Amino acid sequence: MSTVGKAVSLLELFTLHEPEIGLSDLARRAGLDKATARRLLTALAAHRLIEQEPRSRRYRLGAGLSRLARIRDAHFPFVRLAAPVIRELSQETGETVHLSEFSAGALLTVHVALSAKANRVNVDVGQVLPLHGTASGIAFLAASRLEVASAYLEKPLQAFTAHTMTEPDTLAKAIAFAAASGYSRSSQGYEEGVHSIGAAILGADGQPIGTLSIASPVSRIDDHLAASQGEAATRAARLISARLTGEA
Amino acid sequence: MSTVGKAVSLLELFTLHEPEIGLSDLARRAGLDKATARRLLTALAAHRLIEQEPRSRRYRLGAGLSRLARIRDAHFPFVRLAAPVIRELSQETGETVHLSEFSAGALLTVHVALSAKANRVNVDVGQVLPLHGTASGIAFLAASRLEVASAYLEKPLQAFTAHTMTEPDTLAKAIAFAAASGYSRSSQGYEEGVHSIGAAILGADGQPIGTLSIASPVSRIDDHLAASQGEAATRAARLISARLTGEA
DNA sequence: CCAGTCGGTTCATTATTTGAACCAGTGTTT
DNA sequence: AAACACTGGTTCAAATAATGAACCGACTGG
Repeated sequence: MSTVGKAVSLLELFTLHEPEIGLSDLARRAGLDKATARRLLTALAAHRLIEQEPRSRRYRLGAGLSRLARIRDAHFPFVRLAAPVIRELSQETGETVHLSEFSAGALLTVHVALSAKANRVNVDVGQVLPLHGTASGIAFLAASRLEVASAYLEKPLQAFTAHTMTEPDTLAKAIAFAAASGYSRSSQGYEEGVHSIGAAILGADGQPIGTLSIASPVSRIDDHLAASQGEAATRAARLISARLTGEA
Repeated sequence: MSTVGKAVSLLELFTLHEPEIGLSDLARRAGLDKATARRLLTALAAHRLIEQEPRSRRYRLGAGLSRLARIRDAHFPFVRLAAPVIRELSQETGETVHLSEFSAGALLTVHVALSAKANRVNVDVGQVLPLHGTASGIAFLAASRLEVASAYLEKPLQAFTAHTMTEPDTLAKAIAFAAASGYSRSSQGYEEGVHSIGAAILGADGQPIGTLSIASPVSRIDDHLAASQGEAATRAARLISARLTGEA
């Protein structure tokens, strides 16, 4: 891996649950030598992408990231515009709703509104979702240009659970359903016990840039509820698309 | 410079005003070879810190930055908690107010609320402010431990304008004033024609973590107004500090 | 007081980065 | 339509920067 890749993989070790990590730990988890990790960390710190807590000497993500994210967000206000809609959809359905952005061939979860219920699906910001196997991914493929979707179907499809659609034909049918109805459905395709309804969010050029998804415990879902969630998801996704393109 | 440093400096070329840049341009401005720049960009893109617009092939900041910034923000909600206070302070005073975070020996501007007036001071998010020469910096030094402040006074002080305080004694007096009154004052110390009032924001351990600053055209300021701005700045900074430590 | 951590440093070895020269494509200008 | 000046992207020998085992000193808990 490139040196830059290693440095970024250090950044990616920090999570919501573990926002500060010590040097030895970082090196171990990244599979790097301590000396290497430290050199990378100081390089990142020089640009404020990493900070070191002076007392504990542990490392954490730096203010430079906030700065860069703000520049990006000003130009591409995906999360900012979508967040209130996501929150409302979560309240309306009582389920966890998450927002994903297409990036480098997969969907990156960038925002989550958790259900208030005790039995809920938990999704972490930062999770990378495959295009097959999740309702979000299927909705994305259904909204993509045909050549993109069929190119994706060519490649072998990894199974995540016993329910993952790995047959191109099965997946093509799910995509066709999503294209026709506006929303996609996936039951336990990525994680056992999780049912989700997805809908694509379109950019100004009509191409999909991300998705939203309502994730529920399978036990709570029947066909009728799925259809009503699908309608709500479609409405929310359209609203976000419209706001992105300045139409609302 | 380290490879990582070069890669990050590519990220730093993107600004609010220029959120998308082509390869040749990036290479030129970063002082890198085109081949090198491209290799770094693809490494960054693999981790979603950079995205490439498929149509124009231009590069822009990637979704991974939003993700990392959100992790940082959840742990260290400086901007999130301070932003509403900053906005209100700007409305109350009618002037531009900016929020800076201490990082790597300087203050990094992370949030700005611009004045509504035509004749106003413009500050960009991302600007790096020295600790001497700006009201923010002086307020920060005044709130720091004595050894930190005096260590800073040892080093030579760069002049930015004819008004920059470069004499350790002069600066020490300004720091003493700030320590006594709760706010600092700097007239044209960093940029001609700009007057500013600064106040430090303290973390849970009582150490300063950042500052806020009211920036006005000098023409608009007299001693009486400066004092009233100072009081408002102090109040706002205290409120943010309290919210950060969970006291409000 | 020993063993096992930690963060941090050194420097000979090694592997990665570098950049001039090269495509191919596009839009301008002559 | 030809010459031109850009663009993004690629190649590979040469040069440079990254690497990691071994080492500190400091701290912690048994």
